[in-house]
Amino acid sequence: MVSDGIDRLGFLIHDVQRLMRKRFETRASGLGLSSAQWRLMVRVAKEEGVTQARLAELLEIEPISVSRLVDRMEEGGWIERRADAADRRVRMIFPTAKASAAYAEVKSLAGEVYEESLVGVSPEDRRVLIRALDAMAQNLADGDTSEKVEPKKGAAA
Amino acid sequence: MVSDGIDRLGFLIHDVQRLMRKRFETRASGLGLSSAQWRLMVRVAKEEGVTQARLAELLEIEPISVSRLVDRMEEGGWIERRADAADRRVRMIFPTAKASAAYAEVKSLAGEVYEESLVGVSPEDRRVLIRALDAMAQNLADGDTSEKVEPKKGAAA
DNA sequence: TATATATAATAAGCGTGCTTACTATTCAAG
DNA sequence: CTTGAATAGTAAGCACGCTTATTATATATA
Repeated sequence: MVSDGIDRLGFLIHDVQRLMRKRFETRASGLGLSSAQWRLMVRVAKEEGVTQARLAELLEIEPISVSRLVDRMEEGGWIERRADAADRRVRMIFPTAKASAAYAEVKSLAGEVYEESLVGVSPEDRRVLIRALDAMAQNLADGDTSEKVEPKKGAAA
Repeated sequence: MVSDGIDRLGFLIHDVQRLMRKRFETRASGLGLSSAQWRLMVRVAKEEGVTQARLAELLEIEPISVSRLVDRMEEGGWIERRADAADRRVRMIFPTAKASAAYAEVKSLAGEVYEESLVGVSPEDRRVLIRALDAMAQNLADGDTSEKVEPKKGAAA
């Protein structure tokens, strides 16, 4: 079972993700943009005026995580919060001019990191890789059947 | 170039890593063992008495990160620090009986998560996946040749 | 011996995720 | 209108990574 290396899958994924993030952030450090902030920026660029709650859904992180991420990005001048006239609970998120200006640059920068990581991997293997990762993401998102499906409310525990 | 999906590579890796870690930690939550702690435990099991500095090398994290991880694992009763008679600077790390007892169980638990994530992926594609991830980890670890970019004031801020 | 450098571990404080708990607001029922 | 549930966002505090700086010890060298 050592030959297929499946037993190292978790470690491998972990390492690749960490190294890729690290390299991206080294490159983007001149801009002061982290990879988490970049992920959020991509969503905001595609859907200007999106609410924080919707961002939490899209990014699959908790609303509080969005809240604090948006705090720092607002401080950094990447996005701005605007009130919604119709619903005073919500904050709509818009990219700033600075964000729009940097978008293409950061995107190509991310592309460079992807290419560098894939040196020596054939086009065919790249397709298999993406397909396999897609399947894994799907499997892991779906098979969330272990527990915690029903959000119980008022009741105890 | 949308067809190959390379432009989603970073997001995919990120998602898979996050979902895999989440699922593992849900399963292992009964034991009170996080995935970071599990990674460290594997190393300690293979090399009892390893120093913290060596663990930092092996895990490719900073010594301070090891220090705090070891703090919590010591509190959790997974490992113990012992002084080295020859060099009073070092702390040698040993697994406790509790760790040794749980090792096989957690390992098979991790294996289950890997298998679940790979449902529908053919044996051949799994081999390609592992090979590609290995190559990526290698590329990202090696080509660490880029210098840090100076923070620009003009475009940013 | 005395000093300088290197190494092992830790401290302080930050970023990004989490859980739990809270406020403000909206909406549904009465 | 009043009450109660749901929703949007935030606060507090923890885990685990980081950078930078400090302490203790070991080792090399003048």
